Amino acid sequence: MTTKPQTDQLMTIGQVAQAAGVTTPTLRYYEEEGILSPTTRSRAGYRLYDAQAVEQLQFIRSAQAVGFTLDDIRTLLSLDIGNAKSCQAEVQGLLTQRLGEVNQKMKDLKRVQAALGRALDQCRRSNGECAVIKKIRPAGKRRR
Amino acid sequence: MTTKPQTDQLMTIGQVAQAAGVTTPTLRYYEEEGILSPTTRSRAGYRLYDAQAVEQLQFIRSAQAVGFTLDDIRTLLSLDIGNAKSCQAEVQGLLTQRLGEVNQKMKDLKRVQAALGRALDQCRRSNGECAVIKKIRPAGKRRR
DNA sequence: CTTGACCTTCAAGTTGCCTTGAAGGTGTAG
DNA sequence: CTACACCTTCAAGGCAACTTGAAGGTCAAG
Repeated sequence: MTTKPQTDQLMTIGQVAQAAGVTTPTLRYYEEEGILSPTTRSRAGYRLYDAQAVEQLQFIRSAQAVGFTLDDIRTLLSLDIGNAKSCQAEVQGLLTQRLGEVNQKMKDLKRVQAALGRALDQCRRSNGECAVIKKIRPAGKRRR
Repeated sequence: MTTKPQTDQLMTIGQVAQAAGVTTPTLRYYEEEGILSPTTRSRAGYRLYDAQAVEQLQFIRSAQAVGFTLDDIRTLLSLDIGNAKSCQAEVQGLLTQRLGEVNQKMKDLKRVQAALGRALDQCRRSNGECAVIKKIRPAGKRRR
């Protein structure tokens, strides 16, 4: 119960924010929303986070970047972090459903990627003056 | 239900909305925002869209689903419209940059996918008892 | 013991992306 | 003709995810 060796060094909110590339108000907001709470508080009331917090933040930002809401993410974290044994059919079902959503997003992303790729390709092909850049739009059909 | 299935090539706002799975106010909002405008108007002022509008809407929704803002999307869509100097380095650069973002999102998405996959795997492995039953609420609100 | 960069809480403001409501015009069926 | 489901504009409302501001406490350095 005394001070542990270096295993978990705690960081202040500013250090975590810096390390994860977010702002301190955002971290406080996440705590308020039950997304990510500090491991503990200093005697003076400063929030103290362990190193894991940075990784979790990276996960959160990744999930946000691909369109999940904080509400979604709160759920995901409760599944992923609790992991070991929070498993019932209900949880499995939810995980499976979320994976389905991820797969749909994968398709959406590939669609956008393909459209951009086509546009860039055409852009390069017509070096010099460009008469027409085709519409950036789903799978190769039609023109305008 | 006076909806006519296919009035020539042109569709009313309600028909397009139905076909693309969005609401009519959303379509009006997109027009206001310069994202997607009707091809023309009827004598009475009704918005009339061609069939392509549905495809464009699908692209827009895909891009939104993976975290692009309407502002991003407006830019993506505007890369086409016969800007003679469109194909110059400026546009190529932008396309390349956007493709980079897409690639980053791909990584983000895979990260989320991996986390969910691990959780599900663990879930299946430990089938049976559940020490801690987490409260899970049904899928939150989508849309972003 | 003061300075300055941290941290605290609470409240209000902002931005993006729609949604909802009011008031009214349009077009076809009965 | 009347219904009625469409369409129109304009204005306000709403929610998510922050951001900004005020007022003040903490702490290592000089």
